[in-house]
Amino acid sequence: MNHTASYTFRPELARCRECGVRKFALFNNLTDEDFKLVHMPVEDITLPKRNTLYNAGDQAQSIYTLRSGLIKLVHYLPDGNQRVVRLVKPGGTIGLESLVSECFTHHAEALQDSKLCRIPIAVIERLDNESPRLHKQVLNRWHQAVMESDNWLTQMSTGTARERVARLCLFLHDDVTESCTVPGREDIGAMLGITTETASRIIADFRRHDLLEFKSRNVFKLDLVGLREVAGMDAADEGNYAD
Amino acid sequence: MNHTASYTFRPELARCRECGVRKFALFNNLTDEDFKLVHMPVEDITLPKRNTLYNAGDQAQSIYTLRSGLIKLVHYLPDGNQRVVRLVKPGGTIGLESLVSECFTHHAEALQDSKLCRIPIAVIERLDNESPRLHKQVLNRWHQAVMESDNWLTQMSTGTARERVARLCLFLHDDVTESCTVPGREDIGAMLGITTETASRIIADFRRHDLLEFKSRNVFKLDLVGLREVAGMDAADEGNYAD
DNA sequence: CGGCACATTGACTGTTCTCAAACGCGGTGG
DNA sequence: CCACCGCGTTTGAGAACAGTCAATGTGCCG
Repeated sequence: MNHTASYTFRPELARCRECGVRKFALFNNLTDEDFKLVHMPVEDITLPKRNTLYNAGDQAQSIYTLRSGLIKLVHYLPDGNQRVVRLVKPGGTIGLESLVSECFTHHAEALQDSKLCRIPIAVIERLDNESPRLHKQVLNRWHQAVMESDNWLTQMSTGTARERVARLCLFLHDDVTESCTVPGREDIGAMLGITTETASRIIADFRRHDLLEFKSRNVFKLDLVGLREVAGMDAADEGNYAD
Repeated sequence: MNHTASYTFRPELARCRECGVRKFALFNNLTDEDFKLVHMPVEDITLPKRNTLYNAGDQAQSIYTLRSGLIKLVHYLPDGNQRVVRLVKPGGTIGLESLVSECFTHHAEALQDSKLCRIPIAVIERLDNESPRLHKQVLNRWHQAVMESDNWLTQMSTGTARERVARLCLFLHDDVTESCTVPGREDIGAMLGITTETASRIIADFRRHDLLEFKSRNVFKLDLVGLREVAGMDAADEGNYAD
């Protein structure tokens, strides 16, 4: 594994307390008492774009919380092609299977420069037993993983290629920067179950129709209303975009 | 909900111990001691084909173990169409979300006459706290749900319609009876993300190529080797068979 | 500047969808 | 018992869509 680029050990309580994504993350609702049970280091990981967090089959001994960036979880097909099974956004939990399995079931790789916390499973198991709050959170995270898989299926593998690309753009849209950074065409293909050429053509077409406005390489400003319409999520009855 | 067709209460220990699917099911590895903690009835449910177990949004207060039959979990799309998100086979667990959520996230419906056990969440929560075996099983079941979702995506929503139908037939194949009971074409479409006409055409075509041998309405004997080849599961030559 | 990786475009082929019509089976009523 | 109906399935023809192969374009880096 090649994510040992940089890491530091840290006093858990203070650093977790001030973590920006804490309120969305696994340690969400832990009390200071809970943190006192953490007697192993939670490690900071920096994972540059295109680097692998783990491979399918790797020994699974940690759970990861994504603090920034974007991670793809991949299944390899018998023909050697890959299929992206779901994306994890900041606040998401990666590698829950460590709790029940010897090894990881996906290949996990950064689509953007990412920062994560690696939490040894011993920490989780301890807290799982002694903190009902974490225990609940763990179940919650599993639930979230299933829901996200299901949504990924209905959003990214259903309907025409056009609809799928539109949904992916909306999925990747960052409300803060009001822009959308799309992955390489190869990755888009693996996410949507289409070819790179089709992905490319549709994006070019969206640009011609001003649904995407070029800002810089692979970064676009979205016409949210227009794209929602293409995606078949009719703007009319969704009604939470205006202000 | 319309599955109150027939049910009986029962002495948990004895009946679970002798249950045919027990070794694949949630209560898999419970000891007699564990069963003594079960102070609420586990209910037997008979759910005839096409009947609904629960709807998305229904209050979630039980978990179900499927003892026989076949259940589809469905997401409704904004356009009113449905998409089958995964199938549950005997031994599988349905409605785990009850543990963490107020209401169900899927629509669950029988594709074949089915029998289930309904386990109140209070039972699970009690055991989850007091039996490390069940606790582990619950996590295992979540893991299984995620893996099955991921497999569903890569198997049933990837590749050509032909490949998908072949994979579905193999998925539904019953090794004991050496046959395969396929659902209506509508359901096949909702599972594979294709139209009913395409599903119908491909099945007709498989029959012409002796990949499916008609036994009775919607029941076929499979040419396992041939279908595996069509499904792209054999590393061998990506089958173009002329006739 | 050339080379490389990736993205775009074009022309063509093959697949899947759409709309519409015919078929076949099981059930009902004459 | 047979005629008829309803419903899901099958089939057909044409259009829309996506995949393939190949060429070209573009930006980045040494």
